[in-house]
Amino acid sequence: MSLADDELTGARVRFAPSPTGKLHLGSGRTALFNWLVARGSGGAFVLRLEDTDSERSKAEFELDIMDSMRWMGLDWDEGPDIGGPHGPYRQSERMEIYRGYGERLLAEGKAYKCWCSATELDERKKAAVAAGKAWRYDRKCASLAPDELARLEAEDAPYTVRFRVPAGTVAVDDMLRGDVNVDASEIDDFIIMRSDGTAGFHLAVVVDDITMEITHIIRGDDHLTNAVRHVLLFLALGAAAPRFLHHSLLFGPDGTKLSKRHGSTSVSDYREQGYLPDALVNYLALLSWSPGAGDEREIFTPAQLIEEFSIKGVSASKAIFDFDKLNWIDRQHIKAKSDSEVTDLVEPFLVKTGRGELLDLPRDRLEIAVTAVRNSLERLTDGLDQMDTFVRPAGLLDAKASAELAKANERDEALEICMRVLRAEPSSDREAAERIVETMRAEAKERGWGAKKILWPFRLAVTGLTIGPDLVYLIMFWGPSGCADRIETTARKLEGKRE
RNA sequence: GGCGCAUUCGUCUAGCCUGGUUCAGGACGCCGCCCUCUCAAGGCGGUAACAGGGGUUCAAAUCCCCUAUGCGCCA
Repeated sequence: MSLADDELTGARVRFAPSPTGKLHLGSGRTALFNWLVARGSGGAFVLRLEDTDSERSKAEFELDIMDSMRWMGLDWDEGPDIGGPHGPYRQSERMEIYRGYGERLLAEGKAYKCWCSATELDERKKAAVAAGKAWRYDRKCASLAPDELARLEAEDAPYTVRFRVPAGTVAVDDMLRGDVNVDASEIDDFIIMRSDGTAGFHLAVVVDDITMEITHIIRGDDHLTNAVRHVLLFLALGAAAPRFLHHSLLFGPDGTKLSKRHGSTSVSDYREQGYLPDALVNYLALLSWSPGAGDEREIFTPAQLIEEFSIKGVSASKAIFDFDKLNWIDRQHIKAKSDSEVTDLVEPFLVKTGRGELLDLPRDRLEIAVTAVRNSLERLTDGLDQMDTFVRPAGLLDAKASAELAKANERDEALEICMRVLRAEPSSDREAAERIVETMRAEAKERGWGAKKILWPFRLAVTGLTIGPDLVYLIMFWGPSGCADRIETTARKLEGKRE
C-alpha cells in the first residue's frame, strides 16, 4: 500500500457490524476497506459485533456475517470466534466495562444523571417544535439544586446518564475530507447510559475503540456527524482521538439507499448466484477507489488490491451499485482461470441445481463441457442450461431445430458428408476436432456452398438445438464417431417421418 | 428545522492539492460495423460529462464566494 501522506503503518482497524441481518453489500465494502488498510499497513483487523439490540440480534446473522467475510477472503486477527487480547468481542458481553467508564465520567463531573422521563421529554420537545425552535435537550438535570438532587437520588427513580457536552469547536480528523469542524453547541447532551443500566451506542463504541486500541476508524459516511460525539468522548476519557475515514454510502441505481427493491443486497446472495468472491471484492473496491494517475487497470486480485490500495485513491462521493459492471468484472475473473479451475468452480452449482447426469460424467468430459460454455459465463450459474446440451439424448429435436432441419436444402447430402468426415477421423482431441470442422468447410466449398449449408445441419442433428456451444467442443465431447452416431439417429428419425 | 458531507459522460471514475500540455482520458452500458454454423465471446468505431451563477487570473474542471440539488446525522 502506498500511503505517502498517511503514516499508515501498523494500523489497528475494526469492523463492527450489528448482527441484525445478513452481511449487506455496503457493510461488506466497509469491511473490505478496513481489511485492505490492515493488511496493507501490516496492522491488525478486529471484528467486533455490536449486538446490544437483543431484540433484533440473531446468532444466524452472526454466522452469515462471518461466513460471508470468510468467503470474501476478509480474515480477521481478533474477533468473537477466535478471541484476542482485547476481548470479549461482543458488545453484549462488555456491559460491565462500559458501566465502569460511565461511572468514571459521572464521578469526574463530565456526565450527569438525568431524571427526565420519556414522556416529559416528549412534551418539552413538542413545545419547542411548536414554538418553531430546534429541540435539543434543555439540560434541565445538568444543574439541579443540591436539595433537589438529593431528593431524586433518595427516590431511587430511574435515570439516564448524559454526557455534559463542553463548549467549543470539535474537529474530526477525516482522512478523506480533512478536518471537519463542528460547533459543540450543535450537539445536545446525549445519553451514555440508559435507564436500564446498559450503555448507549456512542459510549460503547468509544470505550471499545479505546480498549481495543483502534488507531483508525473506517466506516460509512452516516457516522460522520456521530464522530463529533465520539471525539468528545475520547477526549473526556483522556484518550487521543483516532483518525477517521468516512467513506461514501452505497446506493441503488435510482439513487436511493441500496435495498431489496434493487435486487440482492447481501453478500451471501451473490455467493449463491455464482459470483466469484474475488470479483465481488474487486468491484466493491472499485466503487470509490481507483489506482489513479493514468493507471487504467480495473481488474485486481485481492493481493493486488492490498498492494495498490491507497487512501489517496479513495473518492468521497456517493457510490451507485451497477449490476452490469459487476457482471463484467465477474466475467473477467472467470476468464483469468484455467479450464480446470472453472470446472471446479462450476461443480457445486451443478450439485445445487440437481444436474446429476453432468456430475456423473468422467472428469475429462465434464471439463470439455465446461470449457465449451465458459465464454458465456458472466456468473458461474449462467452456462448451466447450455451444458445440458451435452446430456441430451440423441435424435431429440426441439421445435426450432426441427423446423430448421425441415427447411434445409440438400440436408440429407450435408448429413451424409458430416458422417463420412467424422467416421474418417479416429482421434477426438482438439486438433482432430478442428480438423474435422475445416474439412467440412472444404467439402462445402467444393460444392460451391457456404459453410453454413453443412455446419448448420451438423449442429442441429447432433444437438437437436439451434443454440449451443462451438462445434469443436461437440466433437471433442462425443468424439467423431459419437457425433456420427447421433447424426445417424437423427437422420433415421427424419426418414421415419417422411414415410 | 439545525448541522455536516457530496456534486466530471446514464453509472464507476482519471484529471483538481502543484491553474495553461485536456474543445476533459479510461471502463461498464448503449448503438453501429467486422468476425461467424447458433448463442455468445472477441476486434474495431461511435454516443455521452466539468450542477448553476459570480469572482480571482493573461488563462479555471482545477483557486475563492454564493445558490441549487442529493445524501446523512440530530431531533
